[in-house]
Amino acid sequence: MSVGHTGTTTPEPLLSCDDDCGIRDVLDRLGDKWTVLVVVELGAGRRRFKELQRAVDGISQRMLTLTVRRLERDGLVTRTVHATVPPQVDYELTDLGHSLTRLVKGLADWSLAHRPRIEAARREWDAKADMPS
Amino acid sequence: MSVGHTGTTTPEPLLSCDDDCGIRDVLDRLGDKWTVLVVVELGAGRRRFKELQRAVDGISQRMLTLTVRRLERDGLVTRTVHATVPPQVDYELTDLGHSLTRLVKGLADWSLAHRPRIEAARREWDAKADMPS
DNA sequence: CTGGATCCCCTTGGATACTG
DNA sequence: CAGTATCCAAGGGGATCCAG
Repeated sequence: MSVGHTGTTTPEPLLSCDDDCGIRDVLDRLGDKWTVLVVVELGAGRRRFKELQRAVDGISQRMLTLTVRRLERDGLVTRTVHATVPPQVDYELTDLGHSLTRLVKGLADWSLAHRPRIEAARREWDAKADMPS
Repeated sequence: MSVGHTGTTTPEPLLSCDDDCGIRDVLDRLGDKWTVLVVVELGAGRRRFKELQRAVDGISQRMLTLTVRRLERDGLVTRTVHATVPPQVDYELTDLGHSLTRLVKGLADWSLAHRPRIEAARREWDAKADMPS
């Protein structure tokens, strides 16, 4: 069972979940190479398989299939098959999926805001690494 | 430049960054198996190497070292070496690192809030997968 | 205690060919 | 077009030994 969530603003307002608190869970879900990118694209609306593949850029059929299947299994996207002459399949985010989108938005914002500082720190580190003495 | 955040529930004005918008960047940074867990633990305050290893549970020296090095390189944590008889090294989040913590908090919250629904969807899917006809 | 160096396995994921 | 199956290379990450 989880400990109490007092919610007070103590000087240590950490996210105190000693073990995991589900972070591993989310990351297992969208920590791979493609999931987030697919979710983002679907966040803009319904997409066909091929549209997704073109949009994500670099993803293979295989990986797109796997990614989208897993999202469907988790109830994050819906899959609609149209029995047309050239087969057509639409993918769309569920409400759950859309909530994920907002989360991902946070990631993107953070990245945009802090990437410069991170890259600066990185350059500094690398420079220091080359300096002999 | 970022588009306006109208907040309306239109199907279009989401996080429209056609390509990447830095999401891949964040994920490359904390999408691996351990980084987030280490960040969370450090979010609770300064930690020694051994303390981190005990806290994270399952991480090897090697991976802890690599993880913490990368975080240091990116300017997310500081590393302080005390030249004591038994060597002691403290790791601590920088301001940048703390901002990351808040982000991760969002991930954890989302997970806690939606995991039940996801697991339900998953069970449903798996059940359906077993059904022959 | 901290952490570098090796060895090695196993997963992820890319390329390709094939089916409906 | 959508999806599956197979093969295969690269790298993540674990176990272990060694050093400061």
